[in-house]
Amino acid sequence: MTSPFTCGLDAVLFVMGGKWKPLIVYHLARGTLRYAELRRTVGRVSDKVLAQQLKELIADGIVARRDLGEIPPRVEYSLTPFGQSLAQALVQLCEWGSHHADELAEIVGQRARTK
Amino acid sequence: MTSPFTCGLDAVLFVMGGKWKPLIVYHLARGTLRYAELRRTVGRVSDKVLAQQLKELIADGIVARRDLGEIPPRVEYSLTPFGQSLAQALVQLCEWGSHHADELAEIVGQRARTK
DNA sequence: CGGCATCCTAAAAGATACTG
DNA sequence: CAGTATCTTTTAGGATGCCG
Repeated sequence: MTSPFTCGLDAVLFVMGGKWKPLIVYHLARGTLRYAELRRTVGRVSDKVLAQQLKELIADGIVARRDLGEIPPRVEYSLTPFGQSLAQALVQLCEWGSHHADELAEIVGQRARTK
Repeated sequence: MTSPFTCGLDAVLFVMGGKWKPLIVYHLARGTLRYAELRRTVGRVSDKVLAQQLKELIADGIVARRDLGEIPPRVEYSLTPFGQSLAQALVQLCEWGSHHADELAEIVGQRARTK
């Protein structure tokens, strides 16, 4: 099968497509988190969306799900080695974002105004 | 003003949100392109979407538009220095995507099947 | 606690046709 | 050639409620 991607970039986009996925990976890169912790850490995300995006990340081999099988339920999420390598690649982009946070915040403001 | 971003990552996502934007930046990183060239290079993108995303990238200071003011029209697009720095940050991610293209292609196939 | 099912809305993307 | 205008479709995301 020939590659379905025109460049490495849309390959990445394919697995990172989804509003919260980069954030999920970002936070999991810092350590294992339980479901509720993740939801709190990530921000204002609904259960449906979080659970769904986690599923996809798991199916994509990026996130590992570990069900402790207890009552009350306890499920831990972490990055697979594959996910960790992705997180590595994300670092530079993340730094760019932090470094230019001011310009970007400006842009946010401008868009809000002209909307 | 406090940053509207939880981390550098959603800052990036804010300007790169949009199906074709990463691709546009990616291709422009290789040199100036005319409108029609861009459309051909990027892939199956409609005029509406391409023009709209270009507009946003311009408003965000990432892409520069140069109208040669001729008949027939001739408009060239290129990256601003800001855009070039972004493209730099994208390189690592792009390489990750290329490096794992096989796994990722697998994933695409699996998703298509379970759909 | 950690989800899934249902319903709903808004936004993004696409097709098509047309214009300076 | 380089777009714009208009319409339709698709899809992502969110709210709410229920269940093991």
